Amino acid sequence: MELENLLNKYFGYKTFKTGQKEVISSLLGGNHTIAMLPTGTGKSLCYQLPGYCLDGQIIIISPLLSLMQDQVEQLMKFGEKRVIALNSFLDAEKRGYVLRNLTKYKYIFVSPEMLSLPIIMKRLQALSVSLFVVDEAHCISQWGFDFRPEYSKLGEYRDQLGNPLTLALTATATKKVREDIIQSLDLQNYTKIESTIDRPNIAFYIEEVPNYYDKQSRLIELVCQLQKPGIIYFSSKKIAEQMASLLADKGISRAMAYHGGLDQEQRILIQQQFIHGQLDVICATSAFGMGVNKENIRFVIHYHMPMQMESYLQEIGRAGRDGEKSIAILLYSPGDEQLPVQLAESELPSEQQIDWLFSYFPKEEKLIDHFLEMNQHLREDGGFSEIQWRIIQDFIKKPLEIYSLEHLKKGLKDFVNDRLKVKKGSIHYLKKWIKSESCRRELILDYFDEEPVKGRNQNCCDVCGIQFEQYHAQAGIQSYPVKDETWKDYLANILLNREMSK
DNA sequence: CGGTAGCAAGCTACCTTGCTACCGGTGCTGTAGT
Repeated sequence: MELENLLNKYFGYKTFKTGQKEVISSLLGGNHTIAMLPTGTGKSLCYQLPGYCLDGQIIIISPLLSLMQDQVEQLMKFGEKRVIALNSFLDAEKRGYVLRNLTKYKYIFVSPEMLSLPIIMKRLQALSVSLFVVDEAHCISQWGFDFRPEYSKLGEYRDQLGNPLTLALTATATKKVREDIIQSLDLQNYTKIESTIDRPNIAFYIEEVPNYYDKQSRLIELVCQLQKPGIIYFSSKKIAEQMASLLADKGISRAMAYHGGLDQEQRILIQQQFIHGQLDVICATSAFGMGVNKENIRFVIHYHMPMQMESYLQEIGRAGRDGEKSIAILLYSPGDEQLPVQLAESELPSEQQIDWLFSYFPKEEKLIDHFLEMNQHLREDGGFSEIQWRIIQDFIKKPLEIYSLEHLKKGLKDFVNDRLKVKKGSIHYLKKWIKSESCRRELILDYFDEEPVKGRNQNCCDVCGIQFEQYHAQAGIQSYPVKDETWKDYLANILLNREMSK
């Protein structure tokens, strides 16, 4: 049957969106495929449709539980009942049932962590997996080295499943990210399908403000002026909260904070309210965004700079999905890069911590494997965070060719230093981009190994020139009345306090 | 790095100033025993 007919039959669409057909054809031709498609172009269809052509199960690796639930619901909506999200939301009874009846399902969603559990893997190995999908595959590169190490083991898991046909999906992939994906998944041959990452309707605007106070007042000013809805990204939960209540209390906008510290219920509620237009502004940390499909976001402001260009691009890419004019604003004040550096450093164990820990290590090789598990108190005593501890545990489990304690210690330190170097490098690159005096868009395209676009659009970036007023809310269109006087009073207060504190 | 909470001293009678220590983002998970 023609692919278009299948599309119509199962999903009710007449035509494919850009890239979808290429990806599906590539897979049906038996090729491992890495697809870089812009957000909002229906990436999920790329594995949903092949389900109707391939025998056997489709396993989809998904980074977030909420994302899995969404996708399960989406498939159900299309009338597909053979769908399951195999995760910790299932209680013991249900999980038992699901595991005993896995063959009844066609689409199985799992987290990388789930795959690492032998019981789960054993059950999955009994299936005949026809397609292994890694959704949001840039997570391999972004998280696999430290934050979520199971992401770097997907190749192993894939091997245990008999190296099935594989699809990696992402919206953002530099050459480096692509290499990490290929290496981690251990793909020998593969087809690459890419489309440009450029989003011509999003203008770039970087503004340098002299200090903290000016940044705060400038942000308030911007939120007042700009056409909403919009997202403001922060690198601190507390500041996001503070700013959200400030904006809401002063009647500037209907704003809420969103971050990983909130419980699941609240997060879902806030996200839904924003999507349905009951909120104008989300003050968020990097926790917000994956799986948020809102068409009409008009601005994304960065109050703090992100840790890497890939994250930045993903975050601003949530604006203007409807193709309408949107703006990405980054507020920079001198020294801002210190916060991400600090975050990067605190994630990894320090040299001192490593030295301290190794002084407790047994000298005998065969004792080392379970040493850390047996001595959990060392984690607390040495002040290791959960992530630091896991990085160490993970490193120690790696087989070394020649064993010696010194060897292991040096290896670990080298690993940590390498990671830190990479992370600092990314932060440095972003700073360079902020400080640069060439076209913002051109530099980003260059970073992603793309040719610069010909024929610059009218509103490109602050360097090329931009008509800022075009992004202002127009009278009458504003979804929520802005009390002009209130914020001016507030601004005056901030400035007054500042004068007094001098 | 740069902000801030918390405390103690300083100055004057209830508030200001100064120091220090600490914090800052992303998420998944079988499992123990009463």
